[in-house]
Amino acid sequence: MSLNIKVVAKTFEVLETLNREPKISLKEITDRVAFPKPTVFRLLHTLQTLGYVDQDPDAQTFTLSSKFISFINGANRGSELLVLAQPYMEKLRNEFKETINLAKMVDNTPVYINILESSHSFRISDSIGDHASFHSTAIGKAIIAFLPANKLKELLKKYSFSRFTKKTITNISELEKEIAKVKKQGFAVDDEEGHDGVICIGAPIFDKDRYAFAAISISMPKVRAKKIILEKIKKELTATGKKISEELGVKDI
Amino acid sequence: MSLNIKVVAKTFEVLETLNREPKISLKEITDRVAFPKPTVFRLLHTLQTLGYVDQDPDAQTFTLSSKFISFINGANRGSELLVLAQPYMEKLRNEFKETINLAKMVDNTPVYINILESSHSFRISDSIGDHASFHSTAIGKAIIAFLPANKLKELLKKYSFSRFTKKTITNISELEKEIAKVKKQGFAVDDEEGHDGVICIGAPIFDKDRYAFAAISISMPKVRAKKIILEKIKKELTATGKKISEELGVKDI
DNA sequence: AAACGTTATTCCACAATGTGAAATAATGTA
DNA sequence: TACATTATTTCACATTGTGGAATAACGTTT
Repeated sequence: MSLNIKVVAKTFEVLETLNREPKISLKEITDRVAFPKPTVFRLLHTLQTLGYVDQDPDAQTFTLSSKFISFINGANRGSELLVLAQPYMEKLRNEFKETINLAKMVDNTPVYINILESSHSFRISDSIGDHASFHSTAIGKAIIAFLPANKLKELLKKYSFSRFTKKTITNISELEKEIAKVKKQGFAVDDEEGHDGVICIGAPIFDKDRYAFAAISISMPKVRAKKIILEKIKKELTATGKKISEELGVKDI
Repeated sequence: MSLNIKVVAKTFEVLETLNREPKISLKEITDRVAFPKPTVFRLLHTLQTLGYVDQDPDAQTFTLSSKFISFINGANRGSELLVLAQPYMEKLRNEFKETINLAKMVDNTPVYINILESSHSFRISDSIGDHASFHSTAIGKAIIAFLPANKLKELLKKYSFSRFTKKTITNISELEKEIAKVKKQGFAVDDEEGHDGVICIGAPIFDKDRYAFAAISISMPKVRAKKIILEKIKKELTATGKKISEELGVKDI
């Protein structure tokens, strides 16, 4: 009955709206959520008083406050995956000197939860908290290739393909071919599909049911990606994905 | 009257408790917050349903979920300070090849909101979301030295000094002397007070009232900190702090 | 500077929603 | 098997949150 508090759900709807589009007004928020203006007003007022939302006094516009940055701490320390993957990620970075990414499915979208940057001066990297796309990143492909069939289907149904480079996959049939390939190989490749001159290799991390719920990847400029190194990376990344899965409690992968 | 929704405040009390101590049980949370067990139970249940809290089914223990990591996105994009400081931070890192930190006061504690890591292999760095102490970091000192007198007093009243190295400042009178020095210089130094072998320089960022609400700092191994470089860093960091403040709308510093 | 449109804020009567003491179930421990 | 301890459910109650409508505060146009 009253086990789920409705105001709390409303609160987070407002916060998520604010996360999607920072710096919007009360009116704009109200247009996006389903409840009346005074309700949104009250929620924003409360969040502001508590310090979770900042208001630009001139533009009368709202934003998530830096207080949310503090929550990273607890979320990280509580994340078994993140804690467990850390040493593996460090090992990979030290070995290849390139950027290592860890992403996890959050609300049906891969979100970067950790990034160890390349020590090279020429680096390309996303930020923690960023979303990864399924069709243009190795980390995204590594995840969807090992999703339950029905979940994959559902995801692809309402998926829109933005083009980033001329190599970007932009339709379902191509992506499905790619998924089959990833499944067979055990790892995913993004060869200049997200950014020109950048190649990424990604490997899945499995849950108890043997479905991917996360992935690790390495990003590097293509000019540094010699064939022999690339082969080594593919092998080690896949092995690391398996090891992390095992440590998380998945046996015999 | 009902402008501030009480359930929302309670919700965030639970979340903050969970942030401070990840992996605690219903009982433990109830002990730390002021409201009865069924209320906490309901809040946790709701947060779990919404996906903001994860429960370890074995240990019956709760944690903030990775969903909070997504909020970084909106909080960052909405942060004028962060967006504005980014190019300055990049310039400093490119010039000195050392780790550049940006921290902001959140609930009377400096919180790292951005960190650009050194390109050197020997790197020492905190994580975004971490708290910085006032007495053992350059970034913390740079902030407290330029706080309103009454706020500073209040902060120091209930401040506890943990010792990290033999150079750590561990009492108020020493810290007050240090603060006076920082005020005079315009920048702060942490000379192996937080970590042995690590030196940091920090400079304040001011709000419209000319009080510090944030700071930038550079961290480096002492072995790389030649006197001439250090002098250059002090000058440039302080100048950068001023420039960022100006861009934020503070005139004539 | 007046009139208009738009968006933010306040009001308030109402009942739905959240409350929490107490009872019960589930779990772990001796 | 009995005993603690902690998690969950129940339920009668009123506090708390609700939202339509009114008002205020802007911003823009004429």
